[in-house]
Amino acid sequence: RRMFPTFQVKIFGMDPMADYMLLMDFVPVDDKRYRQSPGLRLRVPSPPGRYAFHSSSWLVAGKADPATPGRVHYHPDSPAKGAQWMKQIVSFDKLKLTNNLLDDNGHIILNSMHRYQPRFHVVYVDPRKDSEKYAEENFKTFVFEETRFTAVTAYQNHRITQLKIASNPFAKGFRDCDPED
Amino acid sequence: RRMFPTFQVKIFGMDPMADYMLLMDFVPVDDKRYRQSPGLRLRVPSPPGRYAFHSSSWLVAGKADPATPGRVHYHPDSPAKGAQWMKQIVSFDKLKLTNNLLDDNGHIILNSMHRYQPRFHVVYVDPRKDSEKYAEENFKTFVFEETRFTAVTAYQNHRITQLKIASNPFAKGFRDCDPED
DNA sequence: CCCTTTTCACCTAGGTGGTAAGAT
DNA sequence: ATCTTACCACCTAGGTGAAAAGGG
Repeated sequence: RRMFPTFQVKIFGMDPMADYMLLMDFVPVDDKRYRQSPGLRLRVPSPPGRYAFHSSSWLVAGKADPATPGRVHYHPDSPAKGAQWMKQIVSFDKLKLTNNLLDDNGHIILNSMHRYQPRFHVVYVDPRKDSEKYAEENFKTFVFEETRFTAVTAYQNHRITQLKIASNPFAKGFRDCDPED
Repeated sequence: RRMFPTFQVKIFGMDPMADYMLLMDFVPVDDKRYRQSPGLRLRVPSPPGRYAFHSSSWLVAGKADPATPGRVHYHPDSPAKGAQWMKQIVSFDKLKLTNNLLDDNGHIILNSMHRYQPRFHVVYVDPRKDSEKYAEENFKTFVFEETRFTAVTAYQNHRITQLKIASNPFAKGFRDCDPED
């Protein structure tokens, strides 16, 4: 599924006439696997056997599962001129996440119940013939720690669910109050 | 609205490594305005005052209206390498037509009840600094006379309506028979 | 018990011709 | 009488969380 909220950046300082590729990838924050904290779960009235999913914190459940294929997502407008990228906010809203190791849609593969750090990369398309030699200097990575998250197959916290219902237009069918709240 | 059926071309003979822009425009076939032929109209049972729109031929109704702004539609993948364009059929399915002279969506403006000839243009993106000098030779136009049509605001021929209902996926709601027919 | 998968109603977004009302 | 406009139900295409079913 799509990552939501969407990763968005405002870019400054590019050469307006040069070509750039913009891409994202995801690296593990640690080598741990997480699980719900049953003791802190906020139970809601529900039929027996129904899953409550209202825990409010994470517990370490052991060592991380084997790493997933380290895929990369190119912004679909790549390559484009610096002027184009800087003109407005760049939005990675087409980026999709999956836990399916056999995925062949080119989606980013993550382990559920693991923590990830999104990374944003800018690659300058070097017009020189021997551009491979300059790969290192033509490449810049940006990390925003506030974008870290735990991958899940089902929401573990009711406030996250409510936040997404309130802010994602496609979830409008589940709203029962003003999205401004 | 979109032009349907869509103008599609298969391209051969480009330089696979060179950049090209692909575009379309529309030129009047003649300087005439057309109208329905009441004598040949195939009336269907309908309440009095309801419009029948089943004429089977066109009559000249006089001289053409003033020409519309001669807009151009660039294929949204432009510019792209020759290899990319030749890889598969190029489809102009995003091209939209309007009769609104004040249109500011960049759509192609046509006069209703006038005949038009779609044209397809290929522009080689010349990497030389003085490329303007070679504009003439870097430009090639293709005309397929079988794609001529009369612009309308409402269909004038029931067989056209049926053909579109049968072949356009978005008109599936009006189908009452097999689209294969 | 805890997590994952599948299916579903309900949305967004936008492309159809039908139809009634409007314009000339 | 002829053509145009505005609106509509009905599609395509695909993104939501809920809920039920499945798995270890």
